[in-house]
Amino acid sequence: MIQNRPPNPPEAFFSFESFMQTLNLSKQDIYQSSFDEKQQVRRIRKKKTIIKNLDRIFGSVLKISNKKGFKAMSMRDLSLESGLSMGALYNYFSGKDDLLEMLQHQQRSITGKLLEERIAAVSSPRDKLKAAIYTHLYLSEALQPWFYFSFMEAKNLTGAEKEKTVASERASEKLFFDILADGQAQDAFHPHDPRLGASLIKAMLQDWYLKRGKYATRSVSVDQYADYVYRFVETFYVKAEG
Amino acid sequence: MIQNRPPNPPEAFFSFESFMQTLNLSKQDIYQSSFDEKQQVRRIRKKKTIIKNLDRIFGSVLKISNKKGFKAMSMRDLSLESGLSMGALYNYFSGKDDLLEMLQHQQRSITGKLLEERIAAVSSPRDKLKAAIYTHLYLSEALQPWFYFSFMEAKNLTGAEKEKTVASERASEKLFFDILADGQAQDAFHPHDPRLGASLIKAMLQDWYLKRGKYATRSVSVDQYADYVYRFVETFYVKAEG
DNA sequence: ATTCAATTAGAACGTTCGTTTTATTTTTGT
DNA sequence: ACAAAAATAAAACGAACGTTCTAATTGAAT
Repeated sequence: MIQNRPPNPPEAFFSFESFMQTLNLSKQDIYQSSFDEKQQVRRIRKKKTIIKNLDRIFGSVLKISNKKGFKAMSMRDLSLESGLSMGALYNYFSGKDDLLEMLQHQQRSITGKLLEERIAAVSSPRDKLKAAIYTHLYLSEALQPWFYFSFMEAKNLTGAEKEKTVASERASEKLFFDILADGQAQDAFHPHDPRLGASLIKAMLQDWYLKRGKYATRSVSVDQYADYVYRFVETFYVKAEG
Repeated sequence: MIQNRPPNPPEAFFSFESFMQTLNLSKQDIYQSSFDEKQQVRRIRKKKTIIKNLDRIFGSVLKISNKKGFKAMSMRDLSLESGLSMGALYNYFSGKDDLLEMLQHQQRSITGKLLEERIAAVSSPRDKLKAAIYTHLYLSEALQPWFYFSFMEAKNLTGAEKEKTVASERASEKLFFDILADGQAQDAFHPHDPRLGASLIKAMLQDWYLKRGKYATRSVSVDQYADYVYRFVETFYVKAEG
């Protein structure tokens, strides 16, 4: 009987289906919180109405912007796609710039929270590496339009919001850096430069949401992709057990 | 004396500096050819003037667009940055859409030509893989603003031009696919799926020009990056010699 | 049935945009 | 120095944009 081993990561870590079952809840919470923070506008009082319409608005913005760009999307486009009148739309944001910031903020909140939670749940460098890769891919699969939008429209941000995006990007790269560096410190990983390693891993994860259509055409599932990426990374970094 | 071995790749293949020395010539040729094709407009007769001003225009477009996006760049912005009046500008392209297409066409021509040339110059799968990785990185380093622009503004294209971009993207991925597949057929590479392999390699190469600023901040040279990527890929695919 | 919450269609505003045009001036090659 | 080539500054055009506003209408909860 195997007894004094650290517990294996739970099943949900390495299957997109079970990952999704543990996720669903938190989406609405964040919608609402992001709106509560802006009590300046707040012409809408019912929570249910807020969530329903924010969902319609965000969905429409992502659909239009990810086709032809946020700058090329007019408010008239958005009104048509969302089915809301111009007057109604401006009850939920103060302007086009505000809309952009809300979407970026949304994506940062959800991603940052979930990623750190799930990596903290495992202990060995190897498990952390695997959990980080899988979780990142699952997140970007579940929220692909958000991820794509955030990347492509980041250049339209200004000032404080731009800095937040850069900081968030750095933080998620540091997460991989720390895993690689810890693994080397524990003699579990080969001594390749962890700085460049973290960059390359992120580059491969990024491709999943930037080229989502390509992988869909080829019928590559997120689990297949995750498995391939992890084995690729493992071969280079993780020392053979024994 | 080693005699019956295939020749090693020339020095210029694996040093950015020597790569640049063999490159310089062809840039002006393509500028001019891209303008000759549009004999509809052709209010400018002197080749020297054409090349000089196209260079100014393209440089200015890339500078502005890569900061705030092509859609956000106004023709008045372009006039100011390039130092050319509105009237002068419209002697070199028929409109803003045309300008976008010229830049995309430019990048495709240079890249496609050079990449195929240099890979055909070596023979073994291992050498081809290395040559493809290095050449792609060197090209995207030399033409970073072009590469970045092409990727970020591809969604603004329509119809035939959009298809050309997709086709070019597919062709350059197939190039890596063929190298991996050939390597496996010759029993020189491990039997990992070459389709996904080609995608991941391209993802890592793409990061170099999409995040150019990050690597500059960290003082990572293109040669360091190329070396790291190649060793990463080599570990996973290339069988040990012997 | 009444009240408050929320949405509607559409006009209207000031701005900015891409593009064209003008008459004049500068640059270039010989 | 002369003639052709090219660039100039500035105005003007209609179209599209983000945003605001109005008066009338719908929806939902008590």
